[in-house]
Amino acid sequence: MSDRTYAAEVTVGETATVAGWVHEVRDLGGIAFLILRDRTGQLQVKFEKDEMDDDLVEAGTGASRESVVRVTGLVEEEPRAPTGVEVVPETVEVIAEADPELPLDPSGKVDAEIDTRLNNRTLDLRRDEAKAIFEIRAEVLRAVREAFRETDCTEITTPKIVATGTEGGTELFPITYFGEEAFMNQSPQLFKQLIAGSGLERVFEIGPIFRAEEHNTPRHLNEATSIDFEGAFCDAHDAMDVAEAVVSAAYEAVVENCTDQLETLGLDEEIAVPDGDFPRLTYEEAIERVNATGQLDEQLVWGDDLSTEAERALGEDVGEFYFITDWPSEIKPFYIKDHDDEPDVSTGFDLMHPRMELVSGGQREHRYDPLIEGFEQQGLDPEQFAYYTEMFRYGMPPHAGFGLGGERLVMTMLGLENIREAVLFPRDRQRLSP
RNA sequence: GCCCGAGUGGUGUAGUGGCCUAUCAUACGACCCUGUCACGGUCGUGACGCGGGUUCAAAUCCCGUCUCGGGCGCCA
Repeated sequence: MSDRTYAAEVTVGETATVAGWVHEVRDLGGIAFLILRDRTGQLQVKFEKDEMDDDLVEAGTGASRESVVRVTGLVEEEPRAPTGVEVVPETVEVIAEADPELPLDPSGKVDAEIDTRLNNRTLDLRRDEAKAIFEIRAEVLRAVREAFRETDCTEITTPKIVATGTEGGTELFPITYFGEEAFMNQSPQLFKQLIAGSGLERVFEIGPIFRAEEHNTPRHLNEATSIDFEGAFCDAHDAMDVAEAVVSAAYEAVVENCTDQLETLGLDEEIAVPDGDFPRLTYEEAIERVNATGQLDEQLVWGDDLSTEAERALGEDVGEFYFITDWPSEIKPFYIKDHDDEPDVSTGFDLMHPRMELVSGGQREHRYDPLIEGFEQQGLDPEQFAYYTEMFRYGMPPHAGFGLGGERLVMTMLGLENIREAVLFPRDRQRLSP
């Protein structure tokens, strides 16, 4: 198939072979048009019935929508054609016929619900809008990788089959590992810390995380893509600098390199690159600001977690990306370091998009004794985490990092209503296939 | 985990007890049409998630079940 030319790249005056899907056949009687679609766009093939072999006409106009066809013919300039050119076919070959009744309409004339779309993802992704999301997602991941490398990070991958969890709260998916109990990893947290303390010092990972929470919302997945950073000799503010740089880089790259996709999604005017300098509110300032909006029935007091309602009120009030820093120690996990002079206040931070939480991070507890105490306070047995805690006995530097939700980044960037739109084959409470 | 809502042709919908042998769009089938670009026109095929109940009468009300969507909690 090396002789194939993309629809958008045919040259007037030359004979070309194009291959793709039958987007539509418009039969006007004496003349018919087949609109062929491939990854680059659409191309019109013309059938003038009086001047062509009946078999050729039948092959072209008789093909059902979404059938795969290969067409060879002369490319002619034609102002009346949608793209200004059209193909006069010499041969038309139906490579793979499609059933006439499609489970969803790839031309986009009739909407389909998210469930129908996900059940028929291949067809769904023949639509430009759906395709654009994943082209943008790929660009986001590329830009994020580049941004991390620019801050001297090494890309790593850590195990997804693990013996213990990371944190108390989140549920784990249990699996059997050669007769032993094991789990799907909910976060690379402990592993990336171990590597921050290794000779690599500054690392990042983009990989799957698994969470067995039975939540049912448009912003949660049971398998998500986590973008993680961990750096030795970093404090919380250094980690926030990296988070800012990475998120900004993703926006810049998409605006720069995905103009067609943004236009397809109707976002070319709407998307704005953040200025890379996000406000950093302390937790205390944040709850005061929420209370000042007057949108909550009950005033928040120090120690409360931010409810979804509070997050929204604050997001609306701030109106841009912002950090919440210095969270109460007791609502942050054990591996987050407290301030030396204020043990009730942690170095934990969240990066918020006005719509939702995007990042969670902090400086880590690198001292052995307080770390062990932290495990015990959270009701965890340090013995079970010996593979982790032991390494803190051999020169663990101060370090900090964060985890960024990859799908949430794409979702908020593109204003998607449902996080499932940002995953090819999402795993949620009810969906295990495809 | 707690709570709410919805399931009608292939797809998306209208329909809150009789007017439903169920609306509309699109798709599908047939025919007509030589410049469509959401092509147009005529005709046609095709559906009330499943099981039980209430009622003279159920797509519509009730119970159960399955499936899906969403809110909260928790989080990325």
